[in-house]
Amino acid sequence: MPKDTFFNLREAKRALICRAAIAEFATHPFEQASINRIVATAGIAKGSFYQYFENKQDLYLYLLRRIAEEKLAYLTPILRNPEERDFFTLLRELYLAGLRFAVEHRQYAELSQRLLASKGTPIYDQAMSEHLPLAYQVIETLLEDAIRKGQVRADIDISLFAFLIASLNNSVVEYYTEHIAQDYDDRMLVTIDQFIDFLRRGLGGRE
Amino acid sequence: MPKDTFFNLREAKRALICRAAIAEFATHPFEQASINRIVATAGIAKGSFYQYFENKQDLYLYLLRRIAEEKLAYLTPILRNPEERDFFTLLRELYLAGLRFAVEHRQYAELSQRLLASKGTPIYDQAMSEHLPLAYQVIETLLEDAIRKGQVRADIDISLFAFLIASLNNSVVEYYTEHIAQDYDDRMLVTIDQFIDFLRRGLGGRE
DNA sequence: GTAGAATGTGACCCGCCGGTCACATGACCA
DNA sequence: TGGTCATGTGACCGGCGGGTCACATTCTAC
Repeated sequence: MPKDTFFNLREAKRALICRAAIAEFATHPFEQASINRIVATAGIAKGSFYQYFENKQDLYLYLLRRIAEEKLAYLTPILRNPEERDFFTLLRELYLAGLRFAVEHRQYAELSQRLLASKGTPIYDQAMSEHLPLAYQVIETLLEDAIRKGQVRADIDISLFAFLIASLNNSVVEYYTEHIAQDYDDRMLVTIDQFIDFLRRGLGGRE
Repeated sequence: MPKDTFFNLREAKRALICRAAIAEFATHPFEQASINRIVATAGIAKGSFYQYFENKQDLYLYLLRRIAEEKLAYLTPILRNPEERDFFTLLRELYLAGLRFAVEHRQYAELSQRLLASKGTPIYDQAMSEHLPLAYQVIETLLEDAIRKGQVRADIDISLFAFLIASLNNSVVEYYTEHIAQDYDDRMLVTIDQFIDFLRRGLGGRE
């Protein structure tokens, strides 16, 4: 957790530092991200940096927590009253919101991708123990409900398909940003619908 | 390309060096892999290393090429006479062979995963320009054939689903090695069949 | 004003990196 | 025996990393 000194800073300066740090972690994996570059970009002295944060990991985990909060705030409205919508409709909205979040906060998405990509490193384990369980649990719960309602066939392996749905979520983002467009575009809906249609065929129950 | 000196070495020494290098690149991304550690593991002098290879990248791309060759040799028998089998049967065999290759050569798989994970770095672009096009082209060709034969519905976006099939291939390996087992196991078939069944429902044509 | 705490600073420390180079060793041939 | 050419070697170079620390500056309270 950052030190008090950091939270005593004026909002503008804090934002400046966060922006510099996010830019660095969006373009370099944790191990290669350089505090020297961050302080240079932010225009502060290196000594100051260590007045604000314990070390590089402290800063990184703090940023992750902020990003997760922001993304959660983006997604929670969708997760309210899930019983009102079909499972796949809800999933479609989740994918769409996830994709919109990714293109609207490209650096967040790049930073997160780099984290996912660093599986096996200490920082990955540390970060994931904090962030991952929630995501899987949400999906598994939704799946269980959907099976109960007959929207999803009952003979699937829930943990496998929770994994698969999460993977496909990442694939959507990757496919869209690499093959279609870098920012908001109507083709988002087309891309998502192809994935959802595919999932519906593969998972759907009696209809 | 490694220098002549390297190929003049006795087979045993060459293997020793390759083993050390693969172990290093399997546990560290390219940028963080250390030549100092490689030469220490292999028990050679650093100067010798630079008698064999131009630099770190030279070694890395050489290893990738060898791994790709080995994997190709593993997969080509399956790709012979593709017209004799159903698209999904063939895909199942490809996934299975890919998964077997991954568990039988765990370090190769880890090394490759680390490469895939380093999207955006110079070495990634370099390596992928050499290795990736073939893989996608094979899948797209198979998909086109399958559509022609009515085994896959015709209204799909081929490039999207080629991408998806390749992603799922990685997901199979990831799911199996992280949730089921680390080595060869009968549950391999169960895992693969769940993925293939899913793909068949999502992609299958009239039957 | 001025004491004293909070904040700001950048030179500095040590370690590791990729890569080089002057030199040692050994194989082969005359 | 001596010459020469391929191979082996590790100290060394410049650069960059994360992190520290003694000191300078600014803010707060009296």
